[in-house]
Amino acid sequence: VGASLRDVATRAGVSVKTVSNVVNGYVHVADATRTRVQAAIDELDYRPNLSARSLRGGRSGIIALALPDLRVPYFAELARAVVRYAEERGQTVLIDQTDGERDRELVVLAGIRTHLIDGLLFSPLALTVHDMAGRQTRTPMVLLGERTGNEPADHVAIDNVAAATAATEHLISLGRTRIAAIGYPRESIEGTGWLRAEGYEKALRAAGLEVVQGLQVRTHWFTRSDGAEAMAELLESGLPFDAIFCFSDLLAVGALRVMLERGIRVPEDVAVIGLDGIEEGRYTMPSLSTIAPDKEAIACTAVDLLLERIGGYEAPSVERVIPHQLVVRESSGSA
Amino acid sequence: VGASLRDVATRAGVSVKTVSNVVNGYVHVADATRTRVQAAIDELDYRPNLSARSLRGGRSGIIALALPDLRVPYFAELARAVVRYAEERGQTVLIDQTDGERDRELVVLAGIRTHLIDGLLFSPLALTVHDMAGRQTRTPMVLLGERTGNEPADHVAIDNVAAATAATEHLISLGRTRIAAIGYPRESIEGTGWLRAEGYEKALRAAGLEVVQGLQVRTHWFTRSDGAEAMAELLESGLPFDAIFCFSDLLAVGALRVMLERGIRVPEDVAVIGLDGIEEGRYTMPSLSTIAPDKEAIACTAVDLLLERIGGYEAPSVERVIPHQLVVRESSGSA
DNA sequence: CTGAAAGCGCTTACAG
DNA sequence: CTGAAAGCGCTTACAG
Repeated sequence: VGASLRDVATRAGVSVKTVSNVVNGYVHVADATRTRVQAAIDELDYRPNLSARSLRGGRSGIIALALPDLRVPYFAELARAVVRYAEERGQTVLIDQTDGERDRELVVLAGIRTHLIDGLLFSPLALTVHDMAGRQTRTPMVLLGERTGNEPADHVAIDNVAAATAATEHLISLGRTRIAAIGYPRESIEGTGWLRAEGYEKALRAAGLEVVQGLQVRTHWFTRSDGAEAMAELLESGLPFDAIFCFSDLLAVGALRVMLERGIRVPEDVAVIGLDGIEEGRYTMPSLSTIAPDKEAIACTAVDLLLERIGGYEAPSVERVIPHQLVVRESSGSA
Repeated sequence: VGASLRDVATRAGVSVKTVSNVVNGYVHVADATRTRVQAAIDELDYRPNLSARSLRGGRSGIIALALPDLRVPYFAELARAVVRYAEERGQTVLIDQTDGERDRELVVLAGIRTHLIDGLLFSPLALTVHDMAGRQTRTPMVLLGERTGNEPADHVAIDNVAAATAATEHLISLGRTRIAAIGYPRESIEGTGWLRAEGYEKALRAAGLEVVQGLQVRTHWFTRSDGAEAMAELLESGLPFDAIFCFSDLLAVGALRVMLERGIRVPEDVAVIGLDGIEEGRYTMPSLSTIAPDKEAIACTAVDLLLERIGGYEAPSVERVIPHQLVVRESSGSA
């Protein structure tokens, strides 16, 4: 068992309040007292009991990060950044995985472990705007990576439509005219998939290119195997195409693999671009062009915003748009 | 602010103790009482305050998972499994990243957030056996992925020597005789790198093959770029080789990329195998053979063991060896 | 600049 | 089977 504030107080010959003042770095403590107390703290190897502090003060210093799956590199990289920056701000991050299942996302939304977490960073996949609006809990929440434009909650994300437009425009700038898209949602729910589809179609129209329905391939998730399946499907359709915009880098990894297996040359025959900017894309063969969201900025902005809310910042829902960047690699390089 | 036990008690017309009994599922509560209390709980949307429970009972239901970096797929996949299984066992996981830096690992070892976490799952990289032995805290701890054979702590890991031997034997079984190894530690600290080196050399000797120092390439970490650099270095050495055992899959990803760039055929010219069994290896070109630890088993075994310790299980340090499996893919397939 | 006291919400012996 | 009371370790007004 560790030492308590009282133990330290006794040893230093001061009151509990004074020890608390020292521990919490208050200014109005005489230097001599501070030194004495600090010595007692060191000798007893005192560590504050966070549960007690949380019970009393209502703050735990813990925030939850709820995301679909850590195995998805984009989320792992994002989680990395969140955990890192939160630590810098003195917060600890607890992870929840929902697998993108609506039921589990609803549980997160309803607020598990309230009283223990100060706030929630949430990257939902299946939740609708209607679900969000029904939220009861008052635990501060910031949404990540969603931006359908009308969530009744704070959110931090890239402009998905603009990002998808940029990806498509890049392929167009290469002179490609039959540009396929992999990652259309299978079900008609809201979400980033539709926003990316919107950006894709917008860019095609702006360039006077036809939007061909057969070149829009649906997938269930954004995984490598989804990408591989979608690619096989696209090839089976027999429709000609000279470029592909994959709604995620992982989809692109799967698609690349299938093309290489079948002797399709990338980028000569087909130029490819993804979206996510994951590290893995630097090492595929060929390396993968992508639209890279500034994940560090997403993480920092979200944590900062959440801490403001936890601190009592009152204002209508806030939206912070994070920049993204076109990264041209071999899969769409000049060939 | 939410309802407290007392609020529920008042509403249900019973004592706080009775509500507590219902909440915690004790048996000796009259059915009528239980029903009444449950109704009050539902009406008030009561949720237990975990901080209070933790302060009083000494248990928080939170365990920490400390690992180097979530961006490394192996750790992300492991974290995924830990978070998932911990949830199944009613525990929440909080993540610490050390970047494999000894100073930060020492902080983890010394016990941050004691009083808040019930136990620690720790995958250290730079810590020595000596560091471990000096640990003061009594928070239960289970080590992951380390197994130098003499930690003064519980650990759960594959048999690294055997895994490396299996990888090397596989290459030997292909008829390869000049087998390089990428991933020798740069500094002479303990750790899995040396265990894998040991397994590699053991297999060579057992097969009567020469252990060639020039074919042992050192790296700083186990990343893709480390693998690429090591590969370039190996090629520059001019030494002939017909196979490579990479101490991690990520190293192999980097090495593969460099070989393909230079027109070296895998597996025809050089057979390659990694170690880690990450998902990414299914999609490289060619797909990557590997030794795959059973990550689910590591996660479950570790969480179970930790919970036993938290529950008061007293015994000398325990070691649980988890199975690994040879997965043959294109990079070492029959060509 | 420092102290004495109340109370955050829960669980746990102790009674009955 | 249920109740009244103490106390986990901390912070926060309130005094002085």
